[in-house]
Amino acid sequence: MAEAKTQLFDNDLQELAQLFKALAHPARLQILSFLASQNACFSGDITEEIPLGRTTVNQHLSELKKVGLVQGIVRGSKTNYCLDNKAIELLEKSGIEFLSKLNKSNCNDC
Amino acid sequence: MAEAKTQLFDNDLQELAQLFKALAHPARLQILSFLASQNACFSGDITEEIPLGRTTVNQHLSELKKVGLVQGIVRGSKTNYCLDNKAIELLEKSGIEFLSKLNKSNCNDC
DNA sequence: AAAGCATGACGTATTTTTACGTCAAAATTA
DNA sequence: TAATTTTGACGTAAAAATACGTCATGCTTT
Repeated sequence: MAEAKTQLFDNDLQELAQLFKALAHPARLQILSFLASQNACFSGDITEEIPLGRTTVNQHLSELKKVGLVQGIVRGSKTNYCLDNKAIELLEKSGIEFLSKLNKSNCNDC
Repeated sequence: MAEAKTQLFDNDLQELAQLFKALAHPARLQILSFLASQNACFSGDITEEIPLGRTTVNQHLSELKKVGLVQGIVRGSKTNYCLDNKAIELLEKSGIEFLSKLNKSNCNDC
């Protein structure tokens, strides 16, 4: 019964646009940058780095997670976030200056 | 007298986010793709390629122009659009599969 | 000059995104 | 066990993006 809503665009285009959308906010870029420079990556630490409220930062984290750029696992009462494979690959391959300058790091906890 | 509205984010981050935002819509990616494959690039031709109304496509073109990915010059009653340097550079350097697969072309009219 | 195209500007309804407050749950600490 | 922390879920107001219709302008054709 679900509407078969006609696809206007190619799937690849749509997916790529989705990825770019995730990168299209300075807070999210800053989060990626921070995660790339850190091994430990508590949710709380990230919050302190970003000039926005905690819940907003959390929301941005969710979006990064949704497109597979970031990964988060629960450790007791805290949550550890780190770059997911997709992000690391992107950082490595991308010719985009900002991204490639980031150090890719492996979270030693994820 | 203008409010000195405090900057929340670094300028570079903001600018890069702006660029990604321009890439964050399938229609705009398709426009870039089309322009990259064409030498001639009438506004009208583009409109026919994209499954959206004319004015909407025009709006997307404006956004691409705003961030310097696309360039348009008036030729009589028509307007020629083509990739701007920024886009060509991006296509060349980017490790992002979709982008680097596009052929960069020079509009022979711009 | 008149009629017909191609474009861009402008206004606008709808949908998304953004930012944040409040709540509830799970885990730590006291 | 009670108080505190840390976090995610949910709701929501405000701002931005999206898609289009309409109008005006400036070329082309006729």
